[in-house]
Amino acid sequence: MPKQAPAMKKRAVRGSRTGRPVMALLDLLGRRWTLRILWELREGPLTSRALRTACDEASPTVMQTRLTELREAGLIELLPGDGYGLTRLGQELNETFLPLHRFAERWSKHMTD
Amino acid sequence: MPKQAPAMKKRAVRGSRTGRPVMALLDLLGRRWTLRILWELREGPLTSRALRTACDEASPTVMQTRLTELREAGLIELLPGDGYGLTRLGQELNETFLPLHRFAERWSKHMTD
DNA sequence: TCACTGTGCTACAATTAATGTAGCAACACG
DNA sequence: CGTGTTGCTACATTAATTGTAGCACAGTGA
Repeated sequence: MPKQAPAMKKRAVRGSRTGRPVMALLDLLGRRWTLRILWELREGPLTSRALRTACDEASPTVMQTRLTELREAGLIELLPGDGYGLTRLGQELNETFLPLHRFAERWSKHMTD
Repeated sequence: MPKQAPAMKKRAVRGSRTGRPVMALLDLLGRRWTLRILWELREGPLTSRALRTACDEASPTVMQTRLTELREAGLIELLPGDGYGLTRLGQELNETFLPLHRFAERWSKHMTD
């Protein structure tokens, strides 16, 4: 089953067959730990291990996979001294999710009622 | 390895062990097709089959799983005549993602350069 | 120099999640 | 009655994720 993602070299982005960037983005963000990683980096760079700890000790295998994907997507970068940090583009994306925290509180409240 | 999600009955939300709602939300949204489903419902209700078609013919198994999860999370609901639609809460969440489309365009452009 | 520590990263078997195909019961039409 | 569509499920195959262990490299201090 061939899948393709014209804008990216390898690791075809699932759902990108339509060519619509949103789909590719939604697919990328829909992979396990991806959203969480971006979220945990919101306040500054973290080393890969600190990131793993922050993400409930996610397995290093997926962690590394996600980090590579996010790097290829230009959303994060490896800063030789400080570990992984958001790129400018990644920061922009993260700002989109900022209201998510507030929403989550409201959502949680709605759930417990 | 027992996992728990105090706010929800079954299908414990991964990453919710901290009790922080954002984590639970990020985990829920980080499951395959979840973001996409919410996205596809942005302009109105869709039947389960129409939704499947909209989501690149995702397998009905996951589709149904996600729909159940999202219903339990109070983000979507089954409207007897019109299929699945966003709840008020789901609409709120979706509005959070509205800037995502614009960002995706910028992101895509950044990738192809 | 030599251990010691932390970094980014990988191997690999075991488990879990997703896919693809088929099909069901229920309901609405003709 | 047949035909079509809905929401939903079974089940075997395939892909993704986990958990554990460990590597090579760079720095730090003794």
